[in-house]
Amino acid sequence: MDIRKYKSRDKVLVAVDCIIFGFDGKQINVLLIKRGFEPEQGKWSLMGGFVGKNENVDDAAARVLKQLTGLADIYMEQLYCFGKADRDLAGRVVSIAYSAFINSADYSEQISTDHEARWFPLSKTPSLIFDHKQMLDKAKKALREKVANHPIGFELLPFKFTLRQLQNLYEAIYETKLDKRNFTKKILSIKVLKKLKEKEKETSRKGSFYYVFDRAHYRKLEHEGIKFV
Amino acid sequence: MDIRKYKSRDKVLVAVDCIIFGFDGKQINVLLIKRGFEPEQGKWSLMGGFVGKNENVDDAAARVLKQLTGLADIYMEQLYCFGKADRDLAGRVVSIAYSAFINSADYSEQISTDHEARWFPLSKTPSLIFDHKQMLDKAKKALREKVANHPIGFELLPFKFTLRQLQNLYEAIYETKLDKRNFTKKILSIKVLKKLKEKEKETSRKGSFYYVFDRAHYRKLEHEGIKFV
DNA sequence: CCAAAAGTGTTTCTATTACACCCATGT
DNA sequence: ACATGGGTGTAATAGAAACACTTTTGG
Repeated sequence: MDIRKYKSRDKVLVAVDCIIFGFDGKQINVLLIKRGFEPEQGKWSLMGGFVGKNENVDDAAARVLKQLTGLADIYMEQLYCFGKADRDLAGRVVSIAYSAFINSADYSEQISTDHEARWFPLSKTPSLIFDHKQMLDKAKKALREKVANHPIGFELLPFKFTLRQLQNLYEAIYETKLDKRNFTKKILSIKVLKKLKEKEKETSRKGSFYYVFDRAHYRKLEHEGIKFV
Repeated sequence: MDIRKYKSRDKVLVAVDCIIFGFDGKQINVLLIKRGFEPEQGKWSLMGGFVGKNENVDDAAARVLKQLTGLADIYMEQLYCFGKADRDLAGRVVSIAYSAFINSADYSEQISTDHEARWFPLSKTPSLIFDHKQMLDKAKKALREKVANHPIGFELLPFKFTLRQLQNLYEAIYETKLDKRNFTKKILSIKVLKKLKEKEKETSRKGSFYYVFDRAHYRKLEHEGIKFV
């Protein structure tokens, strides 16, 4: 029984599409780009491109992101493979979607000046080509599920951040309000935040202390299954 | 800026590989097949095959499973896309892995007589071709994460089952012992099991009541985020 | 009557929720 | 002096964990 044969099998185009989430201190944004070629030229789309014959799919995602936005050394995670036969109007393309989390403040000038990419608040995304809306929806759902048990919240924040900023982030992700005291208590009880002596003085007279995520200490606790929310 | 062009892009083979988990009342098993063609002919492998030019990737997975095992109408879920350039010895193949959960008792004769597929206990899997071990490991991890919040445990059990069988299943998945009283209390508190009048009499003199999973009622509660373990 | 598995409650502890006031500071 | 956001504690409740004996019945 020879179900698989390599010769004479159909080859198809394989693409990657990147969903980049950013947080600006207030809301979650997603990075979109004006598509520069047909079909659907001029419409908004995720950052996408084709995988080369001898290129790892993961590497293709990083390369495409770099080419289209200038972003490099971003940790991206595979989200899902979108494989409907008719998903791309121009022919058979299987697309592997990747998502990443960055803090938009650190990167936004670099992106919008050099490239045709733009941040959109999640609540105000334009209509997207092909099945990109579906990809985005899936990524949003995965973000919610992931952020509860993994420290990716910290990817979305600047290196140092206040507890208020962290709380704003969780509130944005879950579209809910949290109690400040309970939130502080819980997040500090995990013991993966280090309080700095320095204060942030922009948003209040009193100023609020900066914290940093203690990656090293987190690694030690990781296997115990930490719940962040 | 024309990063993507459809013509002149590299096309590659796209495959699917299926990880089928089964539970026999005692342990978790995985279905493997003796590979029938080169390279690596005669070695153990997951059920795999190529995606056709006009075939949805999901459909390809179902077709391949049917062809290699006879199993049809099994709910499979996409696990991950394995995209390393050198993962297949015979050439560039991007593989999308799928996994499914069935109760091995219901299917085992059908499978092993008609086809070259065999059940292996998770603890005694032979060495596998290519990156199939990695696929299996990822599937095991996903099973653990998924089973806590989704009612897939019931896919692995026969239609009617005893609380002991259900507990055995969770114990097998998490490789741990659970307290019978606490387990019973918790699982019944979810209110998705219906107790039958009938008793299972094989494993004890006293006999233990059968239960069935109440799918309809589960659908109603689904959105509230049930925790099964 | 005995071996083997089924069935069943209570207590302790831990985690989550609800809730309100004082503090520090720049203007 | 006051407006603004920062920082903090306690009590009530719910959920998880620890723990052991009685019941049934085929042989």
